[in-house]
Amino acid sequence: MFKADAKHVKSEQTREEILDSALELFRQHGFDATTMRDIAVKAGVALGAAYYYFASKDAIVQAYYEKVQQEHTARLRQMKMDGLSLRQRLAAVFYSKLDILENDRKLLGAIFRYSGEPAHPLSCLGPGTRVVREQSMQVIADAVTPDALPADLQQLLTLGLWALQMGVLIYFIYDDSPQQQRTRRLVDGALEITTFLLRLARFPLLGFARKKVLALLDEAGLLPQLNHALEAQS
Amino acid sequence: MFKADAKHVKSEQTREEILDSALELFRQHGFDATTMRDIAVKAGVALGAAYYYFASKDAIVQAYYEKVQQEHTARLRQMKMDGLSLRQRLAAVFYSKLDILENDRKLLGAIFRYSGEPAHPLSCLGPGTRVVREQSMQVIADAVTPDALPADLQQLLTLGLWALQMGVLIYFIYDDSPQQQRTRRLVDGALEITTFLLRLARFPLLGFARKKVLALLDEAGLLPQLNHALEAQS
DNA sequence: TTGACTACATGAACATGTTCAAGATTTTTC
DNA sequence: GAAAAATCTTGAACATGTTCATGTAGTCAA
Repeated sequence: MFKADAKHVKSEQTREEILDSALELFRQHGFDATTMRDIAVKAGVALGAAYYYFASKDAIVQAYYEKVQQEHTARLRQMKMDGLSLRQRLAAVFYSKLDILENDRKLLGAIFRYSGEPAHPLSCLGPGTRVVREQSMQVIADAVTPDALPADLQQLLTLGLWALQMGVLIYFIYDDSPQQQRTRRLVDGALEITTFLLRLARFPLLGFARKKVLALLDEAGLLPQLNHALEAQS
Repeated sequence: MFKADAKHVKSEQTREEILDSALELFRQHGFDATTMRDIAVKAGVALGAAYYYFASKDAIVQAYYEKVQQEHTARLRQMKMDGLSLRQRLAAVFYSKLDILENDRKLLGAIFRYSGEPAHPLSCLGPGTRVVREQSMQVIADAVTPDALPADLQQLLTLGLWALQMGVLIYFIYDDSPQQQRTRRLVDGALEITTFLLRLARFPLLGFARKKVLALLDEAGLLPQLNHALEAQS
C-alpha cells in the first residue's frame, strides 16, 4: 500500500517539477517565448510526459491559477477577521489576491484567453473551471456573511464583488503604474462606493432597484452557482 | 491614374474574397477547424497571399468585427430616433447589435481571446483596437446625448453602457436559449434598471455616489477615451 | 523604351503545439 | 513469483499558423 503511495508521490513530484519548470521559464522569457520542449528539457522529461500531466500549454497556467486560488483561500483562513468591518474584510480579500499575483501579471492573460469560448475546457466562465470559480466566490462569500445581511442582498453583493474582482484582475494586467498602485487605489475606491451603496440599499427606492436587479440576474441564470456556494458552507 | 485605382480596386477585391471565403468556412466548420490553407484555396490565392492581406488568422475575425461595427453604426444612422425615449434608443442600439451578430456568435470568441494581453495587437482593450472601440462607444454616446444630461452623468452613462454591452456580448456567446431570447430579456431588464437608476441619480444621496464613481474612474484613467469620443462629435 | 520601383503573389520551409503507437516500470491479481 | 493490468515515459510524426526569399506585373520617371 505504501508503495502505491510512493508511486503517487513520485508522479506528483514529476508533475510539480514540470509545473515549476514551466513557471520559471514563463516568468523568465514569457509565455509565448517558452516552448513545451523547453519546459520538458528543463524538467528533465520527454516532451510527451508534459502532455501526460497537462492537457495543453494553457492548462499549465490554469494549474498555476488553481494553486493561486488555494493560496488565496489559505491566506484568508489564517487571517483574524474578528472586529474588522465588511469593507476591511473585503479589502483583505482583494489585496491578498493582488499580492499573490503581483509578479505574474503576464501569466494571467492565458486565464482569460478562452472567456469567449463556452466549449473550451479552460473557459474561465465555463464548466471546466467551475471548481476554482466557486472557490474564489466562496472566499468573497466568507467575507460577506459575517455582516448577516438579508439573503438577497448577500447574494447580490457576492456575485457583484466576484464580477468586480474579475474586472480588477483585467485592470491589474493592464496597469503599468509602479507596483500597480493604481489597481490598489481602484480597489479602495470601488469598495468605498460599494459599502456606501450598501448602506443606501436599505432605503425603499434602492430596495426596489435591488429587487429588480436580483430578479433580472435570476432570470438570466446567473444565481444558481452562487446558491450552490452558499449551500456548501452550511 | 485610373489604372492605379483599378489596381487598388483589384487589391481590395482580393482582400474581400479572402475575408468572405474565410467567414463562409468559419460559419460552416468553425474557426478552429478551418485552416489558413482552406481559406486560401477557397479564395483562389496562395497561402502567402492571405498573410499579405491579414496579419494573422485572428486578424480576419477582427476585420469581420470591424465590418460589424460599420454596419451597426450605419443601421443606427438610418433609424429615426425622434420621439423615442432614452430607453428606446438604447434598446435599438443593443438589439441591432445582437441582430447583426445573431448567426456569428461562435466567431465572437476570437474577439475576446487577447483581452488579457495588453501587448497583443488584437487585444480588445488595447491600442490596436482603439478605432473600432471608439466607434462602438460613439454609437452609444449618440443615443445618450439627445437627453441633454449633465456632462458628468453622460460620461458615466456612456462608459457604463459600453461595459454593459461587452458583458452582454459575453452572455450572448454563452446563451443557448432559442434565438438567444435570454440575452434580449437581459438587455430589456438591464436597460429598465439603468433608466430607473438614472432617474434616481438626481437625488442628493445618489448624486454623491455619482461623483465618487466618476472621480474613481477618472483616477483609474478610464475616462480619456470617452472624452476623445465626445469631442469628436462636436 | 528602358530601368527602377512599388505592389502583389507564390509556396517551400520553419516553428511549435499536439498526438500517438510503442515501450518501460510499477502494481495488482492469482 | 508469474501473468495481467495499470501507470508512466518516450520521441518520432503530424497539423497548422506563420515567415520569407523569390518571382511577377503593373506604374512611373527619364
